[in-house]
Amino acid sequence: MTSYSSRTQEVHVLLVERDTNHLSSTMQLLEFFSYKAECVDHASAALSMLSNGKAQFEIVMATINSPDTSTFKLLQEAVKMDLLVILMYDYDDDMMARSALEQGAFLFLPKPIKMEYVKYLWQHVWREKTWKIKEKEQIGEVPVFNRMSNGFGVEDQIPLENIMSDDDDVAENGSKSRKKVRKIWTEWTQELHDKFVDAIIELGEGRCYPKEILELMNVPGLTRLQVASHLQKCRKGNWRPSKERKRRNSNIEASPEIKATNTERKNFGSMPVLTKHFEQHNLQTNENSEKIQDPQIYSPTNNNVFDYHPQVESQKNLSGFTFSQDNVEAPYMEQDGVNLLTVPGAFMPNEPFMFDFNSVTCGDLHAFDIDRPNEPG
DNA sequence: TCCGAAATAT
DNA sequence: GATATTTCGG
Repeated sequence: MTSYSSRTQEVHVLLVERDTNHLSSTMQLLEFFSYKAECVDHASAALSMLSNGKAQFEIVMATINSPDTSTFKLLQEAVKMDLLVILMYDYDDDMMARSALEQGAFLFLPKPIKMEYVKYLWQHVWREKTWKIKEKEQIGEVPVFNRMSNGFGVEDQIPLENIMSDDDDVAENGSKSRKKVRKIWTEWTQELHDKFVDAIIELGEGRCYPKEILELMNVPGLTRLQVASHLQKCRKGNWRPSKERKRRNSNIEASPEIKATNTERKNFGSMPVLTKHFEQHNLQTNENSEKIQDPQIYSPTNNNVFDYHPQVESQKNLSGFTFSQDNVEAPYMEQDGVNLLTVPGAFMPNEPFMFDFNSVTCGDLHAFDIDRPNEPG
């Protein structure tokens, strides 16, 4: 008969359950296996417990209550804190399951919770802990799925090619053998790049350091080295989003100015030059274009002020920022020769591009969540 | 320790 | 040959 206490007594579980029956049975299970467990009856209570930091937890187990959406908020926060999150449900829901897992839940389990699950939970905590230590030992990189959330119910498979297998024999012969942690080829998608842009804009010229950018981006699994590398590329002005990559002409030499500034001094913390990138399709213009009058204004990020026309369908088409040596540094939009999106004080680019509001974010806030004046309706 | 440029790998 | 990773000097 094995005693579990030696393995579980350092594992702290936060249980969120308001069904008293399930609460008590689960608590009994947890205590039987010697976990340190605490319980609250609402996700919001759990959130404040996590945020006040008085108690440390490794595992969060929460029941999804249909009217209570804060369970998912709890999930997000807990995942950020690297906690193991188990969501429990009364009624199965495929979409919800996918969403939960997509957002980083470890398990999505039916109630009542089974002993077999509780029994071995400590192993997952242990694994995470030891891996973290390993990562710190070597300046190693992270075994995490570094994909971005595509939102509710969207299955974006992680391309197998992205997981580069390597000869990672765990030659544990005491010597400092070069045991490699599996590496992941991180693709800088437009979405990831957008976060990067938000971060550097927030930091500003002279303060763009990889470490700080990484923190602001808040992307699990992304490493400082990767950010540094991307920053390097963007400063040189030859990064393009994947759609644009295969095009010839996309590999442009850095301008003399950029080269000069790069060699003169180190330019620590310098901010890459922002410019637009073009969306080839949807650019055909027709002649019977009309001027749009009295543009509405709202401000999605920082100091930028955008003119927005909800009635203009083409505003739902995309671009984003990219970097190049062009002296263009602002988001802007044009339709039929009329500027719709402008940033005061910015250089005006000389070519039109389309813009997707779905891609505009303001921290965690989605552009479409921002109240806009005079929305038709 | 962190940054940035350059070399290297896929 | 483009892009991500690793190395290396400061």
